Amino acid sequence: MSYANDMTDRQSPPVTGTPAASDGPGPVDHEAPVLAAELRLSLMRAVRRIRAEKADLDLSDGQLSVLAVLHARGALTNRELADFEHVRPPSMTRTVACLEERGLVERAGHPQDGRQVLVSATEAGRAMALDTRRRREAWLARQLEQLDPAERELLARAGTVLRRIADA
Amino acid sequence: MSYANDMTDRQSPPVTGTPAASDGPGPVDHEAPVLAAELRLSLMRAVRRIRAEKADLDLSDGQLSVLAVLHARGALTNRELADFEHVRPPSMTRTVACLEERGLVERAGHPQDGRQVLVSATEAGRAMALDTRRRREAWLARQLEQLDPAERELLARAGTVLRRIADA
DNA sequence: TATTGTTATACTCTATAACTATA
DNA sequence: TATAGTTATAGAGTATAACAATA
Repeated sequence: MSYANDMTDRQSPPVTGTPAASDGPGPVDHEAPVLAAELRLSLMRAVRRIRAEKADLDLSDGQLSVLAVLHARGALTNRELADFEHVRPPSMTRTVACLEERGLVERAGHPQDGRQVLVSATEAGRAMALDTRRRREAWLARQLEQLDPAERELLARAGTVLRRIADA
Repeated sequence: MSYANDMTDRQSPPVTGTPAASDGPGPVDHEAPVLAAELRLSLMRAVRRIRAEKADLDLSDGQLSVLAVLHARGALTNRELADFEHVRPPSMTRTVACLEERGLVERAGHPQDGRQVLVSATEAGRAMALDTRRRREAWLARQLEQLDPAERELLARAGTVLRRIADA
């Protein structure tokens, strides 16, 4: 698995660069390049930790991801799923076949286009997708509960900024 | 590849829950469970986007991760590398052998313990690890430059909180 | 005897190429 | 003819089991 290059490095704490508006409770650098280096590592580590929380059902990452996509967006064709997961159609065919065997997804012909196949999550599939998501949210919520309210507010606002960046 | 279950879901914007200290520029919820749900998705999406930036050298995620670890922490034994990457020793043997063939790492006997093998990155290996890291930092820095200073400061502080959470 | 590393072997996931069916 | 899906086959990556060398 190797959960993708974490690029673990720079175990040293944040370094104060240009002393801009340094009024907060710690030395933080707001210059883009230095902040980028620190932030990238913080984000990757946090996500790595969140990802470690998963249901102990033996579903591969790809299978779990497909279930989550179907759970969120409803029925999709094999091609749409493949594009969404950045995987080739034959690979998705196999993944979907595996999920179907386990009763986690269903295949149905497309009403208009006879070539296409609509894949949708079954109730069991949706439950499984929800289970892992809830475990991760629960872990994160436990961590957030240990912060003070100002820190939670800080993270809430940071989240909206991060989403804007990621969706750019 | 499938870059691990993104658990893409809930495309709706943040929902205001308990109206705590809602003085900021947007509706944000500071209650732990709701914040956890929103933040998890924001973090995963941001990291997914950052990960998309990588050197186009054909190195697998696992190989790249090993190079990054060696670059950050110096020489490590096969066992240490395997534990660090959450992979079994035979798998790491194979990964290291592949990197060695390409001149990116070197193997040397352990000075004290004749059983162990010390793996270290070569200059080429370090350069390759740096390259991907710099691409990701550069992409993130470009995004950060488009924010206003207050938002950068926000992210800088959020980063320190996230690191504290992840390392807990 | 326990531990480190390796080799042998098998399984999973993904890819490309070729084939079928439909538009 | 172009496209959606599948099948056949091969290539990475990882796992377990068995073996060699050292502590």
